[in-house]
Amino acid sequence: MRKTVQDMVDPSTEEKIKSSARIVFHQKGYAATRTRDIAEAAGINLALLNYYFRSKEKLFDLIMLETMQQFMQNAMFIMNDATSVLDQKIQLLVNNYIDLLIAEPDIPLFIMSEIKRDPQQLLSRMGLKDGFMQSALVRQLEERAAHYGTTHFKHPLQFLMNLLGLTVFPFIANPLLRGISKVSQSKFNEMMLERKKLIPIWIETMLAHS
Amino acid sequence: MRKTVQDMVDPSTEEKIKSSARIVFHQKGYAATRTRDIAEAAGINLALLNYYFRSKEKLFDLIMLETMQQFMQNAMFIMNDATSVLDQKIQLLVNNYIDLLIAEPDIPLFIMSEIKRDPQQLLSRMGLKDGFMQSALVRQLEERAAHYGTTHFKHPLQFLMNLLGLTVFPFIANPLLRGISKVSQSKFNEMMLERKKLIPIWIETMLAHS
DNA sequence: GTCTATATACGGATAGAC
DNA sequence: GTCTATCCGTATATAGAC
Repeated sequence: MRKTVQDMVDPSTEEKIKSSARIVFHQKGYAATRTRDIAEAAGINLALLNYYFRSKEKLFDLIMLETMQQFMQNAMFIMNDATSVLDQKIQLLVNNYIDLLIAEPDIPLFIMSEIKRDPQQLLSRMGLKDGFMQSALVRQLEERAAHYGTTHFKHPLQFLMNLLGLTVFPFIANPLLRGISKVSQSKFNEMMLERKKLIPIWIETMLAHS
Repeated sequence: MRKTVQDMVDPSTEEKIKSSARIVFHQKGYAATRTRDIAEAAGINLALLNYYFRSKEKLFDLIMLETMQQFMQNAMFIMNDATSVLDQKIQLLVNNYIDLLIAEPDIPLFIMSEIKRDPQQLLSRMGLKDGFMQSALVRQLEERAAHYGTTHFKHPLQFLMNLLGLTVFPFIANPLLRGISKVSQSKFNEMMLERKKLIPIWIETMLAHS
Protein backbone atom coordinates (compact mmCIF):
# COMPACT_ATOMS: atom_id res chain seq x y z
CA MET A 1 0.00 0.00 0.00
CA ARG A 2 3.05 2.25 0.39
CA LYS A 3 3.27 4.69 -2.50
CA THR A 4 6.62 4.42 -4.19
CA VAL A 5 8.43 6.79 -6.52
CA GLN A 6 7.74 4.35 -9.29
CA ASP A 7 4.01 4.62 -8.67
CA MET A 8 4.13 8.34 -9.30
CA VAL A 9 5.65 8.14 -12.74
CA ASP A 10 3.81 4.94 -13.64
CA PRO A 11 0.81 4.66 -11.36
CA SER A 12 -0.71 1.27 -10.88
CA THR A 13 -4.10 0.57 -12.38
CA GLU A 14 -5.62 0.63 -8.95
CA GLU A 15 -4.19 4.10 -8.34
CA LYS A 16 -5.34 5.35 -11.73
CA ILE A 17 -8.88 4.24 -10.97
CA LYS A 18 -8.82 5.77 -7.52
CA SER A 19 -7.57 9.15 -8.64
CA SER A 20 -10.09 9.26 -11.47
CA ALA A 21 -12.86 8.23 -9.12
CA ARG A 22 -11.83 11.03 -6.79
CA ILE A 23 -12.14 13.63 -9.50
CA VAL A 24 -15.44 12.41 -10.90
CA PHE A 25 -17.09 11.80 -7.53
CA HIS A 26 -15.98 15.21 -6.31
CA GLN A 27 -17.33 16.91 -9.39
CA LYS A 28 -20.66 15.16 -9.74
CA GLY A 29 -21.42 13.47 -6.45
CA TYR A 30 -22.33 9.85 -5.89
CA ALA A 31 -25.70 9.69 -7.60
CA ALA A 32 -24.75 11.52 -10.80
CA THR A 33 -21.52 9.60 -11.24
CA ARG A 34 -21.48 6.62 -13.59
CA THR A 35 -18.83 4.00 -13.15
CA ARG A 36 -18.30 4.19 -16.92
CA ASP A 37 -17.18 7.81 -16.53
CA ILE A 38 -14.62 6.78 -13.97
CA ALA A 39 -13.33 3.92 -16.12
CA GLU A 40 -13.08 6.17 -19.15
CA ALA A 41 -11.27 8.89 -17.18
CA ALA A 42 -8.84 6.28 -15.92
CA GLY A 43 -8.31 4.93 -19.41
CA ILE A 44 -9.29 1.41 -18.45
CA ASN A 45 -12.16 -0.93 -18.93
CA LEU A 46 -15.25 -0.88 -16.82
CA ALA A 47 -14.77 -4.46 -15.68
CA LEU A 48 -11.45 -3.58 -14.10
CA LEU A 49 -13.10 -1.16 -11.76
CA ASN A 50 -15.21 -3.91 -10.29
CA TYR A 51 -12.25 -6.26 -10.28
CA TYR A 52 -10.32 -3.89 -8.00
CA PHE A 53 -13.08 -2.35 -5.91
CA ARG A 54 -15.99 -4.79 -6.09
CA SER A 55 -18.65 -2.10 -6.43
CA LYS A 56 -19.35 1.56 -7.00
CA GLU A 57 -20.47 1.85 -3.39
CA LYS A 58 -17.20 0.39 -2.02
CA LEU A 59 -15.11 2.63 -4.24
CA PHE A 60 -17.11 5.62 -3.17
CA ASP A 61 -16.76 4.81 0.52
CA LEU A 62 -13.01 4.76 0.08
CA ILE A 63 -12.94 8.13 -1.66
CA MET A 64 -15.33 9.62 0.86
CA LEU A 65 -13.20 8.48 3.78
CA GLU A 66 -9.99 9.83 2.30
CA THR A 67 -11.64 13.12 1.38
CA MET A 68 -13.05 13.61 4.85
CA GLN A 69 -9.63 12.99 6.32
CA GLN A 70 -8.08 15.42 3.89
CA PHE A 71 -10.63 18.02 4.91
CA MET A 72 -10.47 17.49 8.67
CA GLN A 73 -7.03 16.13 9.47
CA ASN A 74 -4.90 19.25 9.27
CA ALA A 75 -7.63 21.35 10.83
CA MET A 76 -7.95 18.98 13.76
CA PHE A 77 -4.21 19.01 14.22
CA ILE A 78 -4.13 22.80 14.31
CA MET A 79 -7.07 22.95 16.69
CA ASN A 80 -5.49 20.48 19.06
CA ASP A 81 -2.00 21.96 19.04
CA ALA A 82 -1.25 22.99 22.61
CA THR A 83 1.82 25.01 21.60
CA SER A 84 0.04 27.68 19.54
CA VAL A 85 -2.13 30.50 20.85
CA LEU A 86 -5.60 31.36 19.63
CA ASP A 87 -4.56 34.01 17.13
CA GLN A 88 -2.06 31.68 15.54
CA LYS A 89 -4.61 28.90 15.28
CA ILE A 90 -7.02 31.18 13.49
CA GLN A 91 -4.44 32.26 10.94
CA LEU A 92 -3.27 28.69 10.41
CA LEU A 93 -6.80 27.38 9.93
CA VAL A 94 -7.63 30.09 7.42
CA ASN A 95 -4.42 29.55 5.48
CA ASN A 96 -4.90 25.82 5.55
CA TYR A 97 -8.42 25.89 4.14
CA ILE A 98 -7.88 28.57 1.54
CA ASP A 99 -4.78 26.86 0.16
CA LEU A 100 -6.49 23.49 0.15
CA LEU A 101 -9.65 24.75 -1.51
CA ILE A 102 -7.93 26.78 -4.19
CA ALA A 103 -6.24 23.53 -5.14
CA GLU A 104 -9.37 21.38 -4.71
CA PRO A 105 -12.45 23.58 -4.82
CA ASP A 106 -14.95 20.76 -5.18
CA ILE A 107 -14.30 19.24 -1.79
CA PRO A 108 -16.63 21.24 0.45
CA LEU A 109 -19.78 20.92 -1.63
CA PHE A 110 -18.99 17.26 -2.13
CA ILE A 111 -18.63 16.66 1.59
CA MET A 112 -21.70 18.63 2.61
CA SER A 113 -23.84 16.89 0.01
CA GLU A 114 -22.70 13.38 0.75
CA ILE A 115 -22.80 13.76 4.51
CA LYS A 116 -26.38 14.85 4.19
CA ARG A 117 -27.16 11.66 2.28
CA ASP A 118 -26.01 9.54 5.20
CA PRO A 119 -25.16 11.52 8.34
CA GLN A 120 -24.39 8.34 10.29
CA GLN A 121 -21.31 7.61 8.25
CA LEU A 122 -19.88 10.84 9.60
CA LEU A 123 -20.24 10.07 13.25
CA SER A 124 -19.24 6.43 12.99
CA ARG A 125 -16.66 5.91 10.27
CA MET A 126 -14.77 9.10 11.03
CA GLY A 127 -12.50 9.62 13.96
CA LEU A 128 -13.93 13.08 14.55
CA LYS A 129 -16.27 11.97 17.30
CA ASP A 130 -15.53 14.73 19.74
CA GLY A 131 -12.46 16.31 18.26
CA PHE A 132 -13.68 19.87 18.14
CA MET A 133 -15.44 20.38 21.46
CA GLN A 134 -12.52 18.90 23.41
CA SER A 135 -9.87 20.73 21.43
CA ALA A 136 -7.30 23.17 22.72
CA LEU A 137 -8.93 25.75 20.48
CA VAL A 138 -12.19 25.61 22.42
CA ARG A 139 -10.34 25.73 25.70
CA GLN A 140 -8.49 28.83 24.57
CA LEU A 141 -11.71 30.42 23.42
CA GLU A 142 -13.17 29.92 26.87
CA GLU A 143 -10.07 31.18 28.62
CA ARG A 144 -10.19 34.29 26.54
CA ALA A 145 -13.85 34.84 27.34
CA ALA A 146 -13.16 34.42 31.05
CA HIS A 147 -10.21 36.79 30.94
CA TYR A 148 -12.13 39.55 29.22
CA GLY A 149 -15.05 38.97 31.53
CA THR A 150 -17.48 38.74 28.63
CA THR A 151 -19.49 35.82 27.47
CA HIS A 152 -18.05 36.14 23.97
CA PHE A 153 -19.68 33.18 22.27
CA LYS A 154 -22.37 31.39 24.16
CA HIS A 155 -21.31 28.33 22.25
CA PRO A 156 -17.97 27.50 20.57
CA LEU A 157 -19.93 26.32 17.56
CA GLN A 158 -20.78 29.96 16.86
CA PHE A 159 -17.09 30.58 16.45
CA LEU A 160 -16.66 27.63 14.12
CA MET A 161 -19.63 28.72 12.03
CA ASN A 162 -17.97 32.10 11.57
CA LEU A 163 -14.56 30.74 10.73
CA LEU A 164 -15.81 28.18 8.23
CA GLY A 165 -18.52 30.45 6.91
CA LEU A 166 -16.04 33.16 6.01
CA THR A 167 -13.42 30.73 4.72
CA VAL A 168 -15.17 27.75 3.16
CA PHE A 169 -18.51 29.12 2.05
CA PRO A 170 -17.20 31.17 -0.90
CA PHE A 171 -15.97 27.97 -2.53
CA ILE A 172 -19.34 26.32 -2.08
CA ALA A 173 -21.16 29.29 -3.57
CA ASN A 174 -18.54 29.94 -6.26
CA PRO A 175 -20.77 29.51 -9.33
CA LEU A 176 -23.56 31.59 -7.81
CA LEU A 177 -21.24 34.34 -6.60
CA ARG A 178 -19.37 34.59 -9.88
CA GLY A 179 -22.64 34.47 -11.79
CA ILE A 180 -24.12 37.49 -10.06
CA SER A 181 -20.92 39.52 -9.94
CA LYS A 182 -19.28 38.64 -13.27
CA VAL A 183 -16.00 37.84 -11.59
CA SER A 184 -13.58 35.50 -13.34
CA GLN A 185 -12.22 32.37 -11.73
CA SER A 186 -8.73 33.85 -11.43
CA LYS A 187 -10.09 37.04 -9.91
CA PHE A 188 -12.09 34.88 -7.51
CA ASN A 189 -8.92 33.08 -6.43
CA GLU A 190 -7.16 36.41 -5.96
CA MET A 191 -9.96 37.51 -3.70
CA MET A 192 -9.66 34.34 -1.66
CA LEU A 193 -5.95 35.01 -1.19
CA GLU A 194 -6.85 38.51 -0.01
CA ARG A 195 -9.16 36.89 2.50
CA LYS A 196 -6.24 35.06 4.06
CA LYS A 197 -5.22 38.39 5.52
CA LEU A 198 -8.69 39.77 6.10
CA ILE A 199 -10.49 36.91 7.82
CA PRO A 200 -8.16 36.67 10.85
CA ILE A 201 -8.58 40.41 11.42
CA TRP A 202 -12.32 40.13 11.14
CA ILE A 203 -12.51 37.15 13.45
CA GLU A 204 -10.49 39.04 16.03
CA THR A 205 -12.83 42.00 15.91
CA MET A 206 -15.82 39.69 16.14
CA LEU A 207 -14.38 38.05 19.23
CA ALA A 208 -14.29 41.46 20.84
CA HIS A 209 -17.88 42.29 19.90
CA SER A 210 -19.91 39.33 20.99
CA MET B 1 -53.00 29.22 -12.53
CA ARG B 2 -54.25 31.45 -9.71
CA LYS B 3 -54.20 29.62 -6.41
CA THR B 4 -57.64 29.67 -4.86
CA VAL B 5 -58.76 29.04 -1.29
CA GLN B 6 -60.24 25.80 -2.49
CA ASP B 7 -56.84 24.67 -3.76
CA MET B 8 -55.37 24.99 -0.30
CA VAL B 9 -57.83 22.70 1.43
CA ASP B 10 -58.12 20.38 -1.57
CA PRO B 11 -55.06 20.88 -3.70
CA SER B 12 -55.25 19.88 -7.31
CA THR B 13 -53.30 16.85 -8.45
CA GLU B 14 -50.90 19.11 -10.26
CA GLU B 15 -50.23 21.04 -7.06
CA LYS B 16 -49.80 17.86 -5.05
CA ILE B 17 -47.18 16.63 -7.48
CA LYS B 18 -45.39 19.95 -7.51
CA SER B 19 -45.19 20.28 -3.76
CA SER B 20 -44.00 16.70 -3.40
CA ALA B 21 -41.45 17.22 -6.15
CA ARG B 22 -40.20 20.29 -4.31
CA ILE B 23 -39.62 18.35 -1.14
CA VAL B 24 -37.95 15.36 -2.74
CA PHE B 25 -35.78 17.37 -5.14
CA HIS B 26 -34.68 19.66 -2.32
CA GLN B 27 -33.79 16.73 -0.11
CA LYS B 28 -32.00 14.51 -2.60
CA GLY B 29 -31.09 16.63 -5.58
CA TYR B 30 -31.87 15.93 -9.20
CA ALA B 31 -29.75 12.87 -9.82
CA ALA B 32 -30.70 10.93 -6.69
CA THR B 33 -34.40 11.65 -7.06
CA ARG B 34 -36.58 9.02 -8.72
CA THR B 35 -39.85 10.10 -10.25
CA ARG B 36 -41.41 7.14 -8.48
CA ASP B 37 -40.49 8.73 -5.12
CA ILE B 38 -42.25 11.92 -6.08
CA ALA B 39 -45.34 10.07 -7.24
CA GLU B 40 -45.46 8.06 -4.04
CA ALA B 41 -45.03 11.17 -1.88
CA ALA B 42 -47.84 12.82 -3.79
CA GLY B 43 -50.04 9.79 -3.36
CA ILE B 44 -50.58 9.41 -7.07
CA ASN B 45 -49.46 7.16 -9.86
CA LEU B 46 -46.22 7.57 -11.73
CA ALA B 47 -48.01 7.97 -15.05
CA LEU B 48 -49.80 11.05 -13.79
CA LEU B 49 -46.54 12.81 -13.20
CA ASN B 50 -45.64 12.50 -16.85
CA TYR B 51 -49.18 13.38 -17.84
CA TYR B 52 -48.90 16.73 -16.09
CA PHE B 53 -45.24 17.59 -16.52
CA ARG B 54 -44.06 15.56 -19.53
CA SER B 55 -40.72 14.60 -17.99
CA LYS B 56 -38.59 14.59 -14.89
CA GLU B 57 -36.39 17.27 -16.43
CA LYS B 58 -39.29 19.63 -17.10
CA LEU B 59 -40.67 19.18 -13.62
CA PHE B 60 -37.27 19.80 -12.16
CA ASP B 61 -36.74 22.97 -14.18
CA LEU B 62 -39.97 24.32 -12.79
CA ILE B 63 -39.00 23.57 -9.19
CA MET B 64 -35.51 24.94 -9.71
CA LEU B 65 -36.83 28.19 -11.11
CA GLU B 66 -39.31 28.70 -8.29
CA THR B 67 -36.71 27.84 -5.68
CA MET B 68 -34.16 30.26 -7.09
CA GLN B 69 -36.77 32.99 -7.05
CA GLN B 70 -37.70 32.13 -3.51
CA PHE B 71 -34.05 32.38 -2.53
CA MET B 72 -33.18 35.55 -4.42
CA GLN B 73 -36.39 37.56 -4.75
CA ASN B 74 -36.72 39.04 -1.28
CA ALA B 75 -32.98 39.55 -1.02
CA MET B 76 -32.85 41.41 -4.31
CA PHE B 77 -35.74 43.58 -3.22
CA ILE B 78 -34.01 44.48 0.02
CA MET B 79 -30.73 45.18 -1.75
CA ASN B 80 -32.40 47.44 -4.28
CA ASP B 81 -34.57 49.35 -1.86
CA ALA B 82 -33.52 52.99 -2.14
CA THR B 83 -35.40 53.99 1.02
CA SER B 84 -33.39 51.96 3.53
CA VAL B 85 -29.87 52.66 4.70
CA LEU B 86 -27.04 50.17 4.77
CA ASP B 87 -27.47 49.07 8.37
CA GLN B 88 -31.12 48.39 7.82
CA LYS B 89 -30.44 46.38 4.70
CA ILE B 90 -27.98 44.20 6.58
CA GLN B 91 -30.44 43.45 9.35
CA LEU B 92 -33.25 42.79 6.88
CA LEU B 93 -31.14 40.45 4.80
CA VAL B 94 -30.00 38.48 7.82
CA ASN B 95 -33.53 38.21 9.19
CA ASN B 96 -34.86 37.26 5.80
CA TYR B 97 -32.43 34.41 5.26
CA ILE B 98 -32.47 33.00 8.74
CA ASP B 99 -36.25 32.91 8.85
CA LEU B 100 -36.44 31.38 5.40
CA LEU B 101 -33.81 28.74 6.08
CA ILE B 102 -35.15 27.67 9.46
CA ALA B 103 -38.38 26.96 7.59
CA GLU B 104 -36.69 25.42 4.54
CA PRO B 105 -33.17 24.35 5.45
CA ASP B 106 -32.57 22.27 2.33
CA ILE B 107 -32.69 25.16 -0.08
CA PRO B 108 -29.09 26.43 -0.03
CA LEU B 109 -27.34 23.10 -0.53
CA PHE B 110 -29.88 22.26 -3.22
CA ILE B 111 -29.22 25.50 -5.07
CA MET B 112 -25.46 25.35 -4.81
CA SER B 113 -25.38 21.74 -5.99
CA GLU B 114 -27.71 22.17 -8.91
CA ILE B 115 -26.20 25.44 -10.09
CA LYS B 116 -22.87 23.71 -10.22
CA ARG B 117 -24.36 21.03 -12.47
CA ASP B 118 -25.35 23.62 -15.03
CA PRO B 119 -24.09 27.15 -14.31
CA GLN B 120 -25.55 28.50 -17.54
CA GLN B 121 -29.10 28.03 -16.35
CA LEU B 122 -28.31 30.53 -13.63
CA LEU B 123 -27.17 33.35 -15.84
CA SER B 124 -29.78 32.84 -18.53
CA ARG B 125 -33.04 31.59 -17.05
CA MET B 126 -32.82 33.78 -13.96
CA GLY B 127 -33.43 37.48 -13.91
CA LEU B 128 -30.43 38.03 -11.68
CA LYS B 129 -28.12 39.06 -14.48
CA ASP B 130 -26.65 42.10 -12.83
CA GLY B 131 -28.90 42.57 -9.86
CA PHE B 132 -26.29 42.66 -7.18
CA MET B 133 -23.50 44.79 -8.61
CA GLN B 134 -25.94 47.53 -9.69
CA SER B 135 -27.91 47.46 -6.45
CA ALA B 136 -28.45 50.29 -4.02
CA LEU B 137 -26.64 48.15 -1.48
CA VAL B 138 -23.40 48.24 -3.44
CA ARG B 139 -23.77 51.96 -4.02
CA GLN B 140 -24.21 52.51 -0.31
CA LEU B 141 -21.21 50.35 0.44
CA GLU B 142 -19.10 52.51 -1.83
CA GLU B 143 -20.47 55.73 -0.41
CA ARG B 144 -19.61 54.55 3.03
CA ALA B 145 -16.10 53.63 1.97
CA ALA B 146 -15.63 57.06 0.37
CA HIS B 147 -16.96 58.84 3.43
CA TYR B 148 -14.66 57.05 5.83
CA GLY B 149 -11.78 57.55 3.44
CA THR B 150 -10.87 53.88 3.60
CA THR B 151 -10.97 51.30 0.89
CA HIS B 152 -13.13 49.07 3.02
CA PHE B 153 -13.74 46.22 0.62
CA LYS B 154 -11.75 46.20 -2.53
CA HIS B 155 -14.69 44.41 -4.07
CA PRO B 156 -18.37 44.36 -3.00
CA LEU B 157 -18.33 40.61 -3.48
CA GLN B 158 -16.15 40.38 -0.37
CA PHE B 159 -19.03 41.89 1.55
CA LEU B 160 -21.54 39.47 0.07
CA MET B 161 -19.30 36.52 0.84
CA ASN B 162 -19.23 37.61 4.47
CA LEU B 163 -22.94 38.20 4.76
CA LEU B 164 -23.94 34.93 3.15
CA GLY B 165 -21.09 33.02 4.71
CA LEU B 166 -22.15 33.99 8.21
CA THR B 167 -25.85 33.57 7.50
CA VAL B 168 -26.35 30.79 4.98
CA PHE B 169 -23.33 28.56 5.49
CA PRO B 170 -24.42 27.08 8.83
CA PHE B 171 -27.48 25.59 7.13
CA ILE B 172 -25.34 24.04 4.42
CA ALA B 173 -22.96 22.53 6.95
CA ASN B 174 -25.67 21.60 9.43
CA PRO B 175 -25.07 17.82 9.51
CA LEU B 176 -21.32 18.26 9.80
CA LEU B 177 -21.52 20.97 12.45
CA ARG B 178 -24.02 19.08 14.56
CA GLY B 179 -22.04 15.88 14.12
CA ILE B 180 -18.83 17.31 15.55
CA SER B 181 -20.47 19.33 18.30
CA LYS B 182 -23.31 17.06 19.41
CA VAL B 183 -25.81 19.88 19.15
CA SER B 184 -29.49 19.01 18.64
CA GLN B 185 -31.53 20.38 15.77
CA SER B 186 -33.58 22.58 18.07
CA LYS B 187 -30.47 23.91 19.75
CA PHE B 188 -29.06 24.59 16.31
CA ASN B 189 -32.13 26.63 15.39
CA GLU B 190 -31.84 28.55 18.65
CA MET B 191 -28.30 29.41 17.76
CA MET B 192 -29.36 30.63 14.35
CA LEU B 193 -31.93 32.90 15.98
CA GLU B 194 -29.16 34.24 18.21
CA ARG B 195 -27.19 34.97 15.07
CA LYS B 196 -29.93 37.31 13.85
CA LYS B 197 -28.72 39.74 16.49
CA LEU B 198 -25.03 38.90 16.28
CA ILE B 199 -24.34 38.93 12.56
CA PRO B 200 -25.35 42.57 11.93
CA ILE B 201 -23.07 43.66 14.77
CA TRP B 202 -20.23 41.60 13.40
CA ILE B 203 -20.71 42.85 9.87
CA GLU B 204 -20.61 46.42 11.15
CA THR B 205 -17.35 45.86 12.95
CA MET B 206 -15.92 44.15 9.90
CA LEU B 207 -16.83 47.13 7.74
CA ALA B 208 -14.75 49.27 10.06
CA HIS B 209 -11.75 46.95 9.95
CA SER B 210 -11.10 46.31 6.30
C1' DG C 1 -4.71 -8.38 -14.99
C1' DT C 2 -7.31 -6.99 -18.74
C1' DC C 3 -10.49 -7.37 -22.14
C1' DT C 4 -15.46 -8.41 -24.68
C1' DA C 5 -19.83 -9.88 -24.11
C1' DT C 6 -23.73 -10.34 -21.38
C1' DA C 7 -26.79 -10.88 -17.40
C1' DT C 8 -29.67 -8.29 -14.39
C1' DA C 9 -31.87 -4.46 -12.31
C1' DC C 10 -33.60 -0.05 -12.28
C1' DG C 11 -35.71 4.20 -13.74
C1' DG C 12 -38.09 7.22 -17.10
C1' DA C 13 -41.65 7.21 -20.07
C1' DT C 14 -45.78 5.55 -22.77
C1' DA C 15 -49.90 2.56 -24.30
C1' DG C 16 -54.23 1.74 -23.54
C1' DA C 17 -58.21 0.47 -20.51
C1' DC C 18 -61.51 2.70 -17.52
C1' DG D 1 -57.90 12.40 -15.19
C1' DT D 2 -56.29 8.26 -13.32
C1' DC D 3 -54.96 3.78 -13.30
C1' DT D 4 -52.18 -0.97 -14.65
C1' DA D 5 -49.08 -2.99 -17.46
C1' DT D 6 -45.21 -2.62 -20.17
C1' DC D 7 -41.56 -0.88 -23.13
C1' DC D 8 -36.90 0.51 -23.49
C1' DG D 9 -32.71 2.80 -22.53
C1' DT D 10 -29.11 2.95 -19.25
C1' DA D 11 -26.09 1.56 -15.39
C1' DT D 12 -24.06 -1.80 -12.32
C1' DA D 13 -22.03 -5.96 -12.08
C1' DT D 14 -20.34 -10.58 -13.64
C1' DA D 15 -18.86 -14.53 -16.83
C1' DG D 16 -15.51 -16.15 -19.28
C1' DA D 17 -11.89 -15.80 -22.93
C1' DC D 18 -7.14 -14.27 -23.44
